[in-house]
Amino acid sequence: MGATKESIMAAAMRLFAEKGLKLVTVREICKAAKVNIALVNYHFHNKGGLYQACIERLFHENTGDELCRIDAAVSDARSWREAVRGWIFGVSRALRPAKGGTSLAAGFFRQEMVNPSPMCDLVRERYVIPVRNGLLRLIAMAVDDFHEQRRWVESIWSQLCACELADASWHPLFRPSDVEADAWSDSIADFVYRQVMAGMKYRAKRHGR
Amino acid sequence: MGATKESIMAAAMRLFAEKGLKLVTVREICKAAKVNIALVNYHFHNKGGLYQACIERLFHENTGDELCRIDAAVSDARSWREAVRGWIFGVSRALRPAKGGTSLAAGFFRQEMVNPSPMCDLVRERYVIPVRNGLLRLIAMAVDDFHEQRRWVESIWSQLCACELADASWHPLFRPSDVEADAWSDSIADFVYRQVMAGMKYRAKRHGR
DNA sequence: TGGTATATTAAACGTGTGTTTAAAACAAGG
DNA sequence: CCTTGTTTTAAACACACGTTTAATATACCA
Repeated sequence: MGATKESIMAAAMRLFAEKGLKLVTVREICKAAKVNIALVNYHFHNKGGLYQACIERLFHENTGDELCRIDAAVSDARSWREAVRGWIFGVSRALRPAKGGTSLAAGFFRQEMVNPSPMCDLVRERYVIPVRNGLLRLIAMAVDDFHEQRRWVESIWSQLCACELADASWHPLFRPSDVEADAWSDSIADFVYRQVMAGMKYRAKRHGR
Repeated sequence: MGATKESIMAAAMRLFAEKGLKLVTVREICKAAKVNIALVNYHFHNKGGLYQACIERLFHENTGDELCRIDAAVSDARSWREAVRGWIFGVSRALRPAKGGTSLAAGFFRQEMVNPSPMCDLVRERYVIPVRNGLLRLIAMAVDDFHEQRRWVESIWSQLCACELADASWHPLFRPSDVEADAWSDSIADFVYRQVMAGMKYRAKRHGR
């Protein structure tokens, strides 16, 4: 892919993840990419096309890998407990910022949650629903009642997403100042895992794979 | 308050809660309020002034009451368990839409969480932090370790907020279609309550009032 | 009733938006 | 070298934004 096209996408990914489709301007993107304003329309047809390209890259290249890694962790697990733990930590890590920065996937997801764009359905169908269904299948091995299954999925999901789905200015409120962000996310994930195990009372049978 | 000023605020509250400060236009508000465009600036100085007026009304008139009701439920509780239950259901109900519509408080909160406005600090200090501190005090009665307290607060808070903080288009994913929204929220709140009780192993002593 | 402050109106202002245009710069092959 | 196709540029387009203006309508009291 051309160098300018690439630098436009890089700038756009960062800005869209931070502010969402509508609150980012084409001029802002081009300024960050050090590129002429007309090039967005030349390379991506229009602003929406650039956003769509960002979403697709995010899933096919980045988040797709994360998704597979979660599936792998669940499949390779030698017990139900290990599978649940794999799912929880997989999702938690996928939502986390890479290194002192901010997570692109979490940023897009956050914006689509609150102010959905035309791409929102694609995010739901191709990313959110498959990941959540993976957990639902696991929970269904230990819980019979369907509503109870749904409650567990909601419980786990919401606890893992909550902090990462808020703007950075909220983080001081959500996590202690004397703990590294990464360590805190791990401790949350572990907390959720123990919560599930306590709630289930280890009633699930070991399941082969 | 004048009739037109009132109708402007009513329309603005609804729209701001739905789309946030920046994505709502003055023309849009005035059209919904059936009022001339210039009147927003006449009555509220500018768009930001109108937004501020909405935030202040939301807290002083609506949410202030909800806040007091939560405090009352906690204070009147005859046991720690009852206090925790009162807090959980109080917050859950405060975030819920009134009647087939959408919750104004949850809408503003959602928008401020993802795309903070200049009013965000006020929302945090005057509403979010006091409510959360109420829970933190309760948890501290049963848990010694400070980080463990924080994890519990996060756990409870995130589960109660999660569904209400997403755009309506996400709701079908988050709650079963064969259950009333209100009943589902109640069952979530009860689920969270039982989760806390199981996790605490009822170790908290009864606390007088 | 007349006068004054308040409330409302239509129209315009300046600015920023996404997008288009037509010309220029560039790359590569015959 | 010239030609052909692609990429980049500066400038402008039409439109929507928040806000202002100056004129008009309304309310209220002396």
